[in-house]
Amino acid sequence: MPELPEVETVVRELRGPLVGRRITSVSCGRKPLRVPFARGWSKDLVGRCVHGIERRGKWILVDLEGPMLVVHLGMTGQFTVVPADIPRRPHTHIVFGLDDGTDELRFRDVRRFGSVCLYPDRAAVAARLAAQKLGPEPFDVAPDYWRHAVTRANRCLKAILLDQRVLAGVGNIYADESLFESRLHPATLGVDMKPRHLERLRQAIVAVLEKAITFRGSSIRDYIGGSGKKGGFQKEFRVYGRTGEPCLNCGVPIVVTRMAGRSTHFCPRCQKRP
DNA sequence: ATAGGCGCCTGCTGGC
DNA sequence: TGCCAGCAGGCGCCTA
Repeated sequence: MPELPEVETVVRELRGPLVGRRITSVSCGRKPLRVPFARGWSKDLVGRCVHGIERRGKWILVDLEGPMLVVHLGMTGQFTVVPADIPRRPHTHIVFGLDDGTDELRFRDVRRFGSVCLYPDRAAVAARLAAQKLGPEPFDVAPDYWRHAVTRANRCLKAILLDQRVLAGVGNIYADESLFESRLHPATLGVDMKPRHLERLRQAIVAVLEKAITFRGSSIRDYIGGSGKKGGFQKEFRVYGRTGEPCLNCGVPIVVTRMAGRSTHFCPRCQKRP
């Protein structure tokens, strides 16, 4: 679910209510997340103060003045600060009590594809992200890197955009939306990309992600921001989930196919192969 | 190097 | 009305 714009929204909305506050308690549910809780980890968290919260790709990094909490929302993760007297909904797996006990930081995840891990310091987090070869943020991609990363790949653009080693943060929705925006067919091979196509695609990705952030991300079913409110970009989709509906540019019905293992939506008239 | 399939989970929808 | 296959914003592992 949550891709870069959704994770960015969560981070921005958690910053106000979270930074400067102290963790006073941690309680975990019985069912494990994708990564099981480390034994005794709550002992290392209690008493820590939240110094900052940032995003890297689809990862949330909570700086606890040294140690860092690294959170991934998977498909259905929710990370919110709420008054402690609001009942905990089912599938709430971790609850962090905050200073005087009036508020709680809650991690909820229906499908449990998400993860919450504690790292001893920033260097350990950097090593973890480097180990999985997490690529650059889409907003500051060096032109040489971009050209090389795309044109060296003998695979389709859809697969390239979903690969977190190429760009960090793009997922299924924004891959489809960016490809439509750049008028490129998702099956176009990276090796076939000309300089003008590369630049068009890069700019489209940035534009789509920035617009989605201003709408606070896309809520299809589970996603909510850090404040608990839904996003609004789902109303702005040009192709994603619009199968059979007319292309907003040319009127031809949007089609869906399977590519790189994911549903892939595009306009068969507007998106030609180079 | 890349594609494709599966598994991890739960909930919802559409078709019969 | 009821049941069940299929599908869903992700990712990592395996095989060919």
